[in-house]
Amino acid sequence: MTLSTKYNPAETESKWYDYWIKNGHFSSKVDPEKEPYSIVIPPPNVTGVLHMGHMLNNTIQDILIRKARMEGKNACWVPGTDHASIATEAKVVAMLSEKGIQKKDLTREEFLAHAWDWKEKYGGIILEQLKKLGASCDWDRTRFTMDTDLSQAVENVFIDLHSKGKIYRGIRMVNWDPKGKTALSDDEVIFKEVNSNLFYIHYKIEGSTEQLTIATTRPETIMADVAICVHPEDERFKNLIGKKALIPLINRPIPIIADEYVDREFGTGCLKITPAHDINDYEIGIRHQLEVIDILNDDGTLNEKAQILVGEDRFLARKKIGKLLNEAGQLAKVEAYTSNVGHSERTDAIIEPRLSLQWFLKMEEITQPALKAVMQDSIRLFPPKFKNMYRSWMENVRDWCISRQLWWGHRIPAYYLPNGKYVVAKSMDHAIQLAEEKFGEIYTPEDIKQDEDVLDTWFSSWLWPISVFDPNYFETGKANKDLSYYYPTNDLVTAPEILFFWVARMIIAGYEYTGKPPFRNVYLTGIVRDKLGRKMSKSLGNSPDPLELIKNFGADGVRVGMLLSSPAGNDLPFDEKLVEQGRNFSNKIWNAFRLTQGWEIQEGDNSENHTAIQWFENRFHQALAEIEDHFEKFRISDALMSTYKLVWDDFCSWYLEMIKPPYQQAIDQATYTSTITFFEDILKVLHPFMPFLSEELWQQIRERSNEEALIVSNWPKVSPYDEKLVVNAQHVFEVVSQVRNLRASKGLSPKEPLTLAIKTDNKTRFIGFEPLMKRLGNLESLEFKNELEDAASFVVKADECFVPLSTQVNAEEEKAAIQEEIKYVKGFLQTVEKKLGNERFVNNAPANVVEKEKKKLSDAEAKLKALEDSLTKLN
RNA sequence: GGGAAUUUAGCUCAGUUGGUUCAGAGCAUCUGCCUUACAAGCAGAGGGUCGGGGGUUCGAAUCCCUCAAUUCCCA
Repeated sequence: MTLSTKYNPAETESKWYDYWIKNGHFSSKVDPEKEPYSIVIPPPNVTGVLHMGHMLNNTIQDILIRKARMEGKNACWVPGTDHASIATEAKVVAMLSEKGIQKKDLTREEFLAHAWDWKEKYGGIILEQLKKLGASCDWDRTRFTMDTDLSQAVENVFIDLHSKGKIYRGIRMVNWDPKGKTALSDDEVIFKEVNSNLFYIHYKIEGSTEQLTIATTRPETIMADVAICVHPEDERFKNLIGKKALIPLINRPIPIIADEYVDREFGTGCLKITPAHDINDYEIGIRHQLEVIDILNDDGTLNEKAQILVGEDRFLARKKIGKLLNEAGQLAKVEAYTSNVGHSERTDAIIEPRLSLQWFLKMEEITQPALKAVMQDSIRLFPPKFKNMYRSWMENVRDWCISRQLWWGHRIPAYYLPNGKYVVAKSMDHAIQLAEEKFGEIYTPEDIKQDEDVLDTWFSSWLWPISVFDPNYFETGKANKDLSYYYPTNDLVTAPEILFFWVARMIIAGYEYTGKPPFRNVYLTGIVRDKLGRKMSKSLGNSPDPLELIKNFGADGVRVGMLLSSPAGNDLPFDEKLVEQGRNFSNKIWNAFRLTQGWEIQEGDNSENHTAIQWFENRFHQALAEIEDHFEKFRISDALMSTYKLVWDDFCSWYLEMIKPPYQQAIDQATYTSTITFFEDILKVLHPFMPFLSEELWQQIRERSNEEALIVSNWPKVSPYDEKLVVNAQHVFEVVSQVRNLRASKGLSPKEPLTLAIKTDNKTRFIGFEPLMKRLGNLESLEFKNELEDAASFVVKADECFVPLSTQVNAEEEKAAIQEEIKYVKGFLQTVEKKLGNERFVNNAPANVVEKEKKKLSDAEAKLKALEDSLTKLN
């Protein structure tokens, strides 16, 4: 068999993915004999295509699920997609309008038919792309938030919470998007600095020649004014309180009131009160029992209550009213002003605060268990720094506006009756029945109108960890087999941006409906950014195409690259260099494998290799313990780095070089067997990170049955390791490195054999390593001596090493180098001596710390002596 | 305006309750090598007074105060 010098991922990847699918390795069924391990995917939007954030997020999930699978757990990763109400509806509207179809010309049913077509066509793209990444989801379990049974779950929850009195309908100030014609939650509003104007407007005082001046950025709303407000202690205006001012242009009288809310320093100290169009004014209005005059239509144009400029858009009206005021002599001045203005996250329209009838969920009580769960670590956040943020949000939570003025989504199951009342019911029939029970009236479906609005998307995804397993649970109240087995799920991997939108709400729903958390651990990934630190986004066009990356660097390479620089919760500044490094790592492993496959095997057991074999076995377990520890703490990139170094440095650079037979010589059977065993262990540890390459090599080592596939093999168990052996090897490697260094600094060829003599008082640490050292350092002889030699020298710990050179040693240079090192050691000794000479240190510091300092002292003294000996020898 | 996080080598980050040889890793850089597994590689080297200042302590990257910069959340 000949293998290419480069690993070619393209063919292996589809081959093994198909193989895993075909043999059902991703699928999970309830098995009480096995410990379950489950993850639910954060369902990507049906509108989206795979981006770098998904790559990172799903790579991590796949790593966790593959490791759990190998650990013998019943690993279940449930995939699915989210209907993304606002985003999808916007997409479909745009798509239709390109075809010349306007949403307003369609019936609800017609529009939804288009939306479903669109979803069928594009909704599964991301999931297909995830397969290229190697995601080992149980695809048979794929769910969509608008599947019939999942939709029923949402309805049931709405009905249930309504009956518990937690859902109510009320007039509230909402963030209105006049372009999308929908209410937005606070979290969907983005504040941006905007250049605007501050208009100073004179209001006449009724029955007087006096006037007052207010300052406002929104002169077009003066027709909705219901009062002028001043600070109660503001001497300038005390005399005006109780009088009436006349709104310019329309001359409607409004009272002048006093409220401490007014900032005397800002503007003129007089504030116009417009409760329908400003949240603060609205609250003042409630305090002073003022009426509410709403002069805006839902598309942002002025209505007839404005009396003037009716039908004009709010921004056009602003310009025009400035002119009108000026002509009327009531515009004092206009100043440039920058203010923070809310914009719709989706349509970028400027948000209009608006009074509106909306559905709300009361949050105060329902959030309590969810707050406690995270504070008491029943649910752990990684990294824990997010606990603070979580707490402050949960403690200051406001009622959740759950209705959206859209069609794509779960329609609110509220039915309005001709008598002005409503019932909440599962269906029209049920609504008619309820209406009869409640009001004694008989209605037909023509009399009754279902609420036109749909529910906030998060109102369905908050049920996700429950509904993917048992959507009927909200109907029956009894968990089916899947739910009782897989729930609570183990880990959730998601972005911190949706900690509140989604994670917190899942926790709320989890406790409300099951009394249990939806998951045990939440791993928060960073945001993938470009080199300039900008968030990767389609509009900026700064995101590489993930599929293109996979094509160029291999899925394994991309997975490794993504992870190399992504500690939990920290942003990941993406650089193609990282993916390149991942690809190089794949290639390194591939070539290590080529080496072992090129060997001819001969019966026997070369005892010279025993120490190398023993060392690697121990080193492997030391590294494995480290790796497990990292996984335990969700330090996935550290776990990868430990694996990387184990493979590249320890296995390839040291172990393979130690046991590698000289060119065209055979390897002994015993060494070969051990080496292949090590290779298999390494492939196991690599598998979660690099599933394709590892399975490929695993299967090349020998034929395996389906049950023997790497994906379902046993994760290695940590066993105790001989620390002394590992430390001795480190010492030996240091000596070898110094010999190589000497060669490099003296310009000697690696091919030229050298001799090495070591003066040591701990010869035992070298036992077994001599032949290996000869090979690694290209030494023709290695001796242990007590006397000094006339040779180039170096000191490792307290061991003095001599390498006689054919060329003349430059005594002056050598001396200078040694003196430099002596200076360094002396300096170090001083600090240690000072420490030990300090009575307070010796008395106060723990005994083991003092011991360590003493050890440092003796080690440094020994080294100093060795160095001084070398120096004397040179003199 | 309120709150939080971050600031360690050129870059990206570790550094667990202050104490294991006067700070670690990967990448990048520099030097020498196409040495029959790998130039997507091998061998070696250099690089930081831990954002500034002050304090607590026998001892501070680590704790406290203060200033600065960056980022995020909330208003």
